[in-house]
Amino acid sequence: MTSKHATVRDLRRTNRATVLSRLYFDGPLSRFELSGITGLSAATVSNVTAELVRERLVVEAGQVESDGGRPRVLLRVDPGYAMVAGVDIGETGVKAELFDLAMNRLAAVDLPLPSKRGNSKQAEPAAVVAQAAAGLREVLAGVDEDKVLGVGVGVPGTVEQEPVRVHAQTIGWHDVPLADLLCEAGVSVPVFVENGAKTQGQAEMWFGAGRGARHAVILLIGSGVGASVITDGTIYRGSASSAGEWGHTIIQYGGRRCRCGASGCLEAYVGGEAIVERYRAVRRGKAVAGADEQANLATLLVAAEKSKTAARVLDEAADHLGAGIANLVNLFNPERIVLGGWAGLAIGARLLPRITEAVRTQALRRPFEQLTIELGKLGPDAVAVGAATLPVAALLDQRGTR
Amino acid sequence: MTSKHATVRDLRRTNRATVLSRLYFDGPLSRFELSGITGLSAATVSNVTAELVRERLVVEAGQVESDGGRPRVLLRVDPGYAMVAGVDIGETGVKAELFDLAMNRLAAVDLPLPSKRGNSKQAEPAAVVAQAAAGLREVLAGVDEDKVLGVGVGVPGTVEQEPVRVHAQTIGWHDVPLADLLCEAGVSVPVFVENGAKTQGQAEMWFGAGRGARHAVILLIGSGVGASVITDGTIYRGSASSAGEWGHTIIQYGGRRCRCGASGCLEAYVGGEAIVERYRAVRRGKAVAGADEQANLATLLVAAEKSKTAARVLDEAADHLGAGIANLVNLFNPERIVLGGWAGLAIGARLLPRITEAVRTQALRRPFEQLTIELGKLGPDAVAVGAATLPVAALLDQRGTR
DNA sequence: CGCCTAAATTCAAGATGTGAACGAAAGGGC
DNA sequence: GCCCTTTCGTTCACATCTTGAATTTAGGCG
Repeated sequence: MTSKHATVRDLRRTNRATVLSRLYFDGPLSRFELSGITGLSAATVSNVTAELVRERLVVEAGQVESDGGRPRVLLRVDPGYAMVAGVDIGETGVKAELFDLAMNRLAAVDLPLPSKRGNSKQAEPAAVVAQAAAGLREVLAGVDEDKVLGVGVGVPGTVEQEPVRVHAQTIGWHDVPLADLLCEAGVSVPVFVENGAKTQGQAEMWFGAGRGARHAVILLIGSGVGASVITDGTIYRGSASSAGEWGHTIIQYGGRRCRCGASGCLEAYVGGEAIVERYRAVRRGKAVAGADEQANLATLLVAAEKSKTAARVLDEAADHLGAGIANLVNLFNPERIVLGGWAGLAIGARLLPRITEAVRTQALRRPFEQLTIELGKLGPDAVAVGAATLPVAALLDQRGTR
Repeated sequence: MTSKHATVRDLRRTNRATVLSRLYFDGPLSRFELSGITGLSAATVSNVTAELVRERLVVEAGQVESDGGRPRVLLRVDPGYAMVAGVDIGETGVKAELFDLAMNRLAAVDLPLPSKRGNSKQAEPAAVVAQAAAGLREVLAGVDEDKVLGVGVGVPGTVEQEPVRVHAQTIGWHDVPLADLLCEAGVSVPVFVENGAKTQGQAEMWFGAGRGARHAVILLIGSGVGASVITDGTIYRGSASSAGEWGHTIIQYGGRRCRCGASGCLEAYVGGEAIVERYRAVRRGKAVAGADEQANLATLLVAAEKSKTAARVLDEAADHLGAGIANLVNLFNPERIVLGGWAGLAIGARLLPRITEAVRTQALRRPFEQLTIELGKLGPDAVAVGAATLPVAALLDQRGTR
């Protein structure tokens, strides 16, 4: 309803949440600094922090002398207060990781998915759920469940919330109640599910190349292509959480067929799978036979040093990517664009200047000037890290609402 | 800074603002109904409305008997409390209108701009400012200025706020301090400036085809192409207010040259000017000589009844428009898309089914199913109406902050 | 005229943020 | 060693706000 505040108690919740968030993101801070940053009076900060300390969520962390006067006592969120798990469901495998509140990795496990290449559907929900539950059991082995805030899951498809329903047109998932399925498979901590591009985006925003930006777009270029749009600090979801499907925007009307059914989608030009495919087609089968796309793309990148054909394929991909990014620039006017995903990172490492130049020529001048384009800092684990931030996010803005 | 509430006084402001907004948008309401809608207690509603009535912003508006008990007294914002002006700066003319608070049109005037077709720049800022000021003088003649809340101006370019700077790549405006210029030209009421597509969008959201939607995109297809993206009820501006430049997104990589300098922009395929141009090219000069684009497009639409060539040009435009809309659907996942602008309304009246079908085949299935596509309800005056809503919007959320 | 119902207002209670006063913890000068 | 200064943190009286309950108001109906 009028979700905003009405009662004087909501005020307290809001203030608790902002203090807690500030402490979480801006590291150890003294009460004095908190007062300046949050705009709250010193009295209120004292009040709120006392509560948080009493609940053991926040702990003292040393002192800082302040020329002459009483030293400031630093406060920070206790990393050991709780743990969170993150699961990255990819098209070929499942990754499960365990973190403390400060996102230090405590455990990790990688499980393959049965590849039924013969079968049209790549991964049955049941098989995926089984592997995810197995992975979680492994990283949570010997851990007190009361200490686990929850588990976040990043999936390659759009996720509707309340109730959680996963749709992934490209791998044949429709209306999959993933959270419920995981519960039934024995996962007994709270489950949060979100699109993988969005979890990766949150990870880069919180800890990676997106830090400090209020408007940004984090790109996920793997086999497929996705994006996470951050508007004024929060992930944009649209009316049914499926916003940000950048990979299936059309940049070449009537162009190459895409696995989504339409023609000329960006994904058909710049997705890792598409690029490798393209190289294969251009060379008429004379190359890259292996099944591992990541290895194939690496081979292609090396080949481009000498082969003009290979270089041309990559340049073409970079130019099309530039067009796709230019569209984002014109539509969203972000201050930063971050290139992530295994294919994005691989291509970007070598071709970022060309990509940037392609954006410059195809975007409007003004918004381009207000933009920086960077590579992701968290590598391919970002999806799992971001998934694990979901329970943390819930903690940060619910603290007090419970 | 932490713009959100901190003190218990801000709470009052917020509640005043929500009550006032509710009264403004949802017409006459009783205190009892207000209590239900806003979630506030009856006591608070009584309190807040008493204040608003005392300030003459809200007045009683009749009664409604409620089976048996004390009848409810209806309250509404007093349309006569103040007036607002709206100016629509187009590429060929300036429109100025005066409204009361309920957006009843009290006066209107249309002034042409000196067309320097020979000159490369279409409209010097100075000439535009002079005409706008003249128009305002005319509609404000004999009006008590204290009663005028302010004037909103819709311009065909992006508008950076604080300080106001207008950039319009297509008509050669760079860094134009329009608000200041209007002040210097003798406009003595508060001036608000915003992109025309955005003001049109706000008008359709408040009073037209967008009512009730929280996520929507309002398209403005005139000579050029623009859009206003509404995310969760508010216009999306991006980091420097230039978000929503949909017309210059690329849908045909390497395609037709656009006046913005890039190739394959949507505007080069579906803008009113582009369509007429296209028809002229296809017929090799055999047609449409007049200078008035609107008349030319009308002619084309009639010709399409019989001429296959004309029909083909229009169908092609509709299909490309479908691709452009599909991109919006995939990126923003809106619940509604509204087609506006003189060209959009003209084409849509005849081709909406074809456009919708084109969207269906090119967008992802799920977000398409959650979408409706409609024509704008306010006609070509929407830009001016929306401009006039800017001071009203300021009133609605500042009431109490002042 | 009195009774009944429902809306609107009043009132006391509970919760919160704030500024000012107060207390605490250092360093520096003598 | 003592006192002063500086700066951070806490306490407390106060003003403001929302709320639920009690009370008042305004009509309909018998």
